[in-house]
Amino acid sequence: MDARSAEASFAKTGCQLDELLKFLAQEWMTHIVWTLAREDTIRFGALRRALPGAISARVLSLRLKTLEAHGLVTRTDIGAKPLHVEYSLTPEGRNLDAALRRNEILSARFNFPGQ
Amino acid sequence: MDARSAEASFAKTGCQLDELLKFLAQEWMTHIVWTLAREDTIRFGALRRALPGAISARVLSLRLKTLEAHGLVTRTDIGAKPLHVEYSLTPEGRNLDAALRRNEILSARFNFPGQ
DNA sequence: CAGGATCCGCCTCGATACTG
DNA sequence: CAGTATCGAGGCGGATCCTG
Repeated sequence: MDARSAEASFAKTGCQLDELLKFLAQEWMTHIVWTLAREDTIRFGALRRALPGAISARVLSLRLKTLEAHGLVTRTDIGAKPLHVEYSLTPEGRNLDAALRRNEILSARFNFPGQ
Repeated sequence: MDARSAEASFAKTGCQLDELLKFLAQEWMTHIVWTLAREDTIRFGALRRALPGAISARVLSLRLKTLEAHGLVTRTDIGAKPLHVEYSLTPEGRNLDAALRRNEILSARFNFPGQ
């Protein structure tokens, strides 16, 4: 691989990392992943209550939808009356969770000060 | 370390990671770090022109200030008439750059789809 | 119960104009 | 040159109301 293609490759992966960062930095995103990782499967309402603080149903729904679109979460419709939907992490989602846990070291490495 | 303190510790570092993510996901932030990493030292205007696309002076100034506040960037005032200020990464800043490069693997690991 | 629709305030960013 | 001040637009998240 010559210098030019290496440069191009770096720029590309750099942008991907940037997208990934913006994706993960969305409000509640990491917490949703972490909470899903603690259960095999969980219902919408239970997930909502399990999250620390108060997330609106609207945002939780949005996040789950994008997580699903990215192949990180599986949505299973169990049945209506009453509605019953289960969410769980895909293997990819579990990889993400594992990576997030590994990267906790990252913040320690920099001694990233919280403000 | 027992289970309870491990749990507490995880919650804490979890939040730190969250803060770090939101910090890095700010518009232009990673690009500024990457660009600074390519130079030993660089002036405000040159840095601005070196960034891909168009960043406003206002935002660049804001980012550099928070980077400095976090100990990742050093600002050196060379002198007035004409104004001359140099920016460079601190050792911590270089660690961050290195970690970002390493973590590019992260996006590959998940095959994170852009959109 | 699991959301969708709507409204609305907040924050952020870009553009513009100005300064030492 | 290296910013700061101000203004306006857009996006995002919360709250509320509504439904199958």
